[in-house]
Amino acid sequence: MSGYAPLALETLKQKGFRLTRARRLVIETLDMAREPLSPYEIAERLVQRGEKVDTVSVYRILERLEESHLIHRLMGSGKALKCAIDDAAPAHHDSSGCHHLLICQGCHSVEEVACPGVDAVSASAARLNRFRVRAHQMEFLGLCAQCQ
Amino acid sequence: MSGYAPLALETLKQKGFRLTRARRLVIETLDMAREPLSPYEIAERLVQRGEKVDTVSVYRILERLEESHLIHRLMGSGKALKCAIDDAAPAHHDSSGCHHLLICQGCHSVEEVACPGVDAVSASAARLNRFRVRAHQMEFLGLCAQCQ
DNA sequence: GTGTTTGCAAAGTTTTTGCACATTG
DNA sequence: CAATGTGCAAAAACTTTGCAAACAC
Repeated sequence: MSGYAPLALETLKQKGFRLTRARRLVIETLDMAREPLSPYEIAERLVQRGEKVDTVSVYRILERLEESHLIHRLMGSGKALKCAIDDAAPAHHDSSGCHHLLICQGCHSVEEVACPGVDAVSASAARLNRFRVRAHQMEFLGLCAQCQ
Repeated sequence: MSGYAPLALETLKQKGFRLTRARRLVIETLDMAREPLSPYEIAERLVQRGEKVDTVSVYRILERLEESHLIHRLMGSGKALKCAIDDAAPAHHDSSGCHHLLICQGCHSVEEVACPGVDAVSASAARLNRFRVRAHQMEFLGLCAQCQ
């Protein structure tokens, strides 16, 4: 029970999007999940709960959520994960679309991470290559505390 | 004309893989491309050159090339990109599967990057979360020098 | 010749598109 | 009621599998 769902709905409303049954259900599903879910998996979980949202709609809803920065999508799989928007430090959520995730290869859990120093890396890479960085995505694969 | 193709073929041979027409053609295609290519795209380009390699074979060949560290595959799309194995500093190619790419949202070109400082970031993230990092993947999205 | 590699056929999975209908504000 | 969003049908795109034939060594 985080404050994720209400906050997410509020954000959508503020952006001028409508609050629909389908969106509520997808957001709830993401909120309850501890691991990232594909559109298919989300639709499937809803069926198991007795609800039904078309897979196509889930795709479209995830697009909205992503553009509203309410979810992350894993680079490798495209699976969706709720942003930890109610977590302590808002520092990791700059406007540059900065994603830093610790992905456990044991239990497939995913944690968001504060990444001190990334900006320096980004800046130096940019300087060396005259590259204007708009966003960066970073994923660490390994084993979490429990799985080691 | 880099020395990529001959080097790649040599590497395959050393690993005990056979040097076939299909492998030569896929390697050549990757060598000539300036942007990453999907298996489909590789097969298509070959058709346009009057050659033909089945898409299924391209998939299998890319697997070999990847396990031989001769290509990178983009996390987001799975597209393949030749490793810049003949580039100046071999420093960016450590054994931890470290990929640092500058992906231009203008021309879709991709450049490999030396990322001084990433190890520190990785280490600090790991320390904070008691996470054992096995590999990290990092992609910078933005605009290259020409596209700015 | 022998074991690897390829091509083909086919099926499975994931994603996209178009449009009529339903719903939200 | 007007605009947005959903469901359905269908197609398109992508990926995998199994096996017989072809090829490299």
